[in-house]
Amino acid sequence: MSAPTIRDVAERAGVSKSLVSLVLRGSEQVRPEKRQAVLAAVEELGYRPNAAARSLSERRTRSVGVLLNDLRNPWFVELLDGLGSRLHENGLHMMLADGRLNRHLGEDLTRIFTELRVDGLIAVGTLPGSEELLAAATHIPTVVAGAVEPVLPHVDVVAGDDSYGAALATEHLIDLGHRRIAHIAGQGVAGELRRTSFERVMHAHGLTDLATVEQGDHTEEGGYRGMVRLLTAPQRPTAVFAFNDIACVGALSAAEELGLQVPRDLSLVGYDNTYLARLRHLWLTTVDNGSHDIGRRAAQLLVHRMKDPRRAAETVLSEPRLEVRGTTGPPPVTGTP
Amino acid sequence: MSAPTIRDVAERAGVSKSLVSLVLRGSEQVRPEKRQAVLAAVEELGYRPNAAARSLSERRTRSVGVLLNDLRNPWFVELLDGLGSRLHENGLHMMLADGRLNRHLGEDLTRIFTELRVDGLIAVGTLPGSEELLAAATHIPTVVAGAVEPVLPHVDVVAGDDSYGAALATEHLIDLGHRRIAHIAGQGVAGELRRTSFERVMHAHGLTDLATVEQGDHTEEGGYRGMVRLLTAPQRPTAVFAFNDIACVGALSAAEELGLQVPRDLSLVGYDNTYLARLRHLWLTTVDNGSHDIGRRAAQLLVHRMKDPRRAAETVLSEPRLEVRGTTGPPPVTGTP
DNA sequence: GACAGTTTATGGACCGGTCCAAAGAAGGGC
DNA sequence: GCCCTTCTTTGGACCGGTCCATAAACTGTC
Repeated sequence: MSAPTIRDVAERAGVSKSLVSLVLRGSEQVRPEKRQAVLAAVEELGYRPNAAARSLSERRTRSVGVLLNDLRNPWFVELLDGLGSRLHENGLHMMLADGRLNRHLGEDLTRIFTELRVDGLIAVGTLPGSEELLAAATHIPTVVAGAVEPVLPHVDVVAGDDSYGAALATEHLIDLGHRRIAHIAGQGVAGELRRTSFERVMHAHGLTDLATVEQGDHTEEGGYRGMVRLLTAPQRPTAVFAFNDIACVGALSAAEELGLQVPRDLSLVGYDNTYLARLRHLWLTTVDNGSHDIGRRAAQLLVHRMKDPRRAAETVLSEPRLEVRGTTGPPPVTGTP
Repeated sequence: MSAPTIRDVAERAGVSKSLVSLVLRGSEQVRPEKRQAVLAAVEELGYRPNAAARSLSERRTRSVGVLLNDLRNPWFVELLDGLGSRLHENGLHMMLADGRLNRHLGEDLTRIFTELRVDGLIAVGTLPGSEELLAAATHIPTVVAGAVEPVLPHVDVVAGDDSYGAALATEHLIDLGHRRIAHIAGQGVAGELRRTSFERVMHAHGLTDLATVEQGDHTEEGGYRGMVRLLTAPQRPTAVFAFNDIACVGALSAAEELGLQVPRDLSLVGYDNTYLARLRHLWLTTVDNGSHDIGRRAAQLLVHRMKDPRRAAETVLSEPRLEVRGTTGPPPVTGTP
């Protein structure tokens, strides 16, 4: 009644279990007729190897744990796509664990992965409470993808080049003729990098005095509120660069609620090129940081690190690209002082 | 150098490995001082049980496989949330596999789960090519969540009540005074159910002749095109009920591009109450089918079925709720014939 | 036909846990 | 002090694979 084992297959094929094991692992050292017999027996019995037994014996699981923050963020999903395909090319499986989905359950994801004995770990985005992750990273090959935060001795990092991306966005606005430009900032290291880069570019163009920064967060609400503050201030900006697409959508709503038309009265740039930005009805100009590519590179780095765990940590920055859509245009003629 | 095993712990604590096993599984039959000794040894060595060894021996994995179509769809993620929390309460882990992320890799997810020997299977949404799933469902306790499609002898189904939800949407529009109402239909059984229900309600109000159905799909593009066709036809509807939120956003774009203002000139209703619908800038009136709840119930059914695999299959329909937001209102006065 | 060399097949130890029958220790009654 | 019962603890078989040293079966040579 219970699932057939390799011994059942062996008996059926009239060979030893070792031979079955050889065949199943694709050895060339097996006489063709025996191979056929084994494969036939496998087929007849509907045999499926037991992954637990295999990994116990092989002392590896051929799977990597992926820790992430929030599956609701489409950006992560895009990254997962690239990650998964490259891992698969290397015969590895991906086990997902969403911190946000599980955190409130008091489940410790890193611990689960430790017990599962994953062969590698990928941390996607900034993970809160990562002491456990740090501990795990000393035993398990680990790569951080999409965040620059925790830099450990043997942990590689792949991320978008936030400074460059923010510069792209800011320069796009300046090129269009905007001078009074605001930034709705995000949190964490990425938020910091983008904000700093925005300020640097503004400064380089002699626009320091016309640059404003509003603190927001990664949510629509944050973008909305930031925008309301910007637009109710005495000197309105003619363009706003938001930390990410979601915040940008919030900003867009605020602008329209206050009677401004985008991009006629106000230009907006988002970040991430999520599918939100691609919705016709939003059609945000945004910065594409190549999440798919980041995912693939992260997988590649992990594969390298699994082969040689002591290699020096590498930091790879993926080059972002500006995606111009419908929310940016020249400043209103009357708007320039 | 390699991870400590239960025998290392036993040696350190000066007891047998069996005793360690007892302590670790929380047995009451252990004298307190021995328990302390074991726990101390565990702590000192940083011992973590090996999940593979445990499941090999216990002949179960305490994990369930979750098959889904597309993580990009926020609806699924919401459902996962409910699913995960209830599974966790029952000491089960969730292993995610996204069909869309993996399908093109030629990886057979059901097969992976079979090799992993998951204790249960949850299929979320309509899965293409499910012969493998059907085969697995005969061995492994299985529940289908969020789709009514594959009804097998021992497979439970939890889904939103699409007929009821579509009726809610349609009646809402009728109550507002609309008469000429269109539906942008989706594919699959859910699409069918919503369309039929729309037609039934229209018929019940004597509006059969004023009901139009445009075939769309689950994408923004589909909604957009459907809407363009509707609005370029001789008799424009004053209200449109779209298969889901994404299609609704597409429809919204089309309407505005053609110069109609929503909801002044045209009312729109979506379906799913995804976070898209909640974006201030879209603020769609939509039908909430309680995905979180569906997830929880699916988990509950699975737990029951795992205890008693031969119980009769159950079908649970979750009751949807209308969420009125900004895209519906009374028909334009001049619009009524 | 015996021998060496090569290819192919096998038995058994091992991975790290759980489980169970049985041994050992402690407590109670007479 | 001895026997019986109950509570703790233990050794060893087992889960289902992999791996390796060794055995068996061929091949070819002289």
